[in-house]
Amino acid sequence: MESTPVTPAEQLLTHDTVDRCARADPEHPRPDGQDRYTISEVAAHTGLSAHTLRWYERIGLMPHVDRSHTGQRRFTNRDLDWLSLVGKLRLTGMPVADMVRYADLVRQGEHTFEERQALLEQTRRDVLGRIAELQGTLAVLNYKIDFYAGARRASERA
Amino acid sequence: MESTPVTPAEQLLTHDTVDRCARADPEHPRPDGQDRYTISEVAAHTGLSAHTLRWYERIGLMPHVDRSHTGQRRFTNRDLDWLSLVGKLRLTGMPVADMVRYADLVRQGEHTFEERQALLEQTRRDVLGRIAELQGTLAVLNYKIDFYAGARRASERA
DNA sequence: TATGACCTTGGAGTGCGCTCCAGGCAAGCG
DNA sequence: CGCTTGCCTGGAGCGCACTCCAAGGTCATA
Repeated sequence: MESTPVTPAEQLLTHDTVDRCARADPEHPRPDGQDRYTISEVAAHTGLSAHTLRWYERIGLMPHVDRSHTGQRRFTNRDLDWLSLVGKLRLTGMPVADMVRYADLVRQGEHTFEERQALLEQTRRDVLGRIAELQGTLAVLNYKIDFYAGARRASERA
Repeated sequence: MESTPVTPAEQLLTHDTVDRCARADPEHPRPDGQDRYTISEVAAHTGLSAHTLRWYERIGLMPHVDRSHTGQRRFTNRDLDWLSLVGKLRLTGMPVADMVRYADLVRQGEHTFEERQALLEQTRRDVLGRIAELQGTLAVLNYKIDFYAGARRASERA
């Protein structure tokens, strides 16, 4: 991960500081400047369907995406960074409505830092709770798997 | 019906060995023998709605529940045990269809131990993967929360 | 015995997160 | 030029896991 001093790549992310963290593992297909991806390229890169990418834009989960002269979407490296963050938030189980809220806050600028932080802190609490839940289920799964394994070994010996 | 040695409480669970693990933390409202709960008692105890309990039965996720002479459901401690297991499996994120499959295997008897074990082992793999995913998201959340906290401290100093 | 809370059923409705469709435009190729 | 491929849009449809409704029967208390 990164500390406060920023790498040259990160400094290009002028849209909002919020985008930076996605640069933890950038690995963009093309260098900044030649970064104009079609929707199917982005779909392949992110694993999301083109449908889903269009839908994300419709519901306000993507900042409005550049268009070619004929109106086709052209995604940038920054869009990829944003989608990477969205992917992480999606993995947390955060509802799409909350991600949209977060996107709104980002659009509104730096005076929303506090609310953004609160939103992410709530999400972190949710994640920690979910991990604890899952670890509780592991205890049961382990117990029952052991039971079945033991019962099957016993019946083979019989 | 059972093979391996069990505690007295566990010996009452004649329906299937699979119910045992739920007895890890029994704490039933009433002792066995006086265990005839109405649907709303079970709803209060489990946190599931009465609607959901009826629906579970309809789709085959509950063994058929006892009825009073007038046709009202009367749940037993064993039903509570089963619901406790179902609750754990639900927390794992296992799809309801898979839980129904597991319930079918339980109904079919001991010759399905192998498949039950395989189902639970797959579930355990899923859970471990999910925990890893969530821990990955924690790294991002921590990074961004720290960023916002730092930015706000900096602006307060300014 | 009357009132009101609780229970029954089959089936319809809801909210979420996509997923797909129809109809049409635009670019590349033989 | 025609064909294929890829993209566009608004809106409909889907799968999941509930959630609720209507219409009626039952139970406990006064």
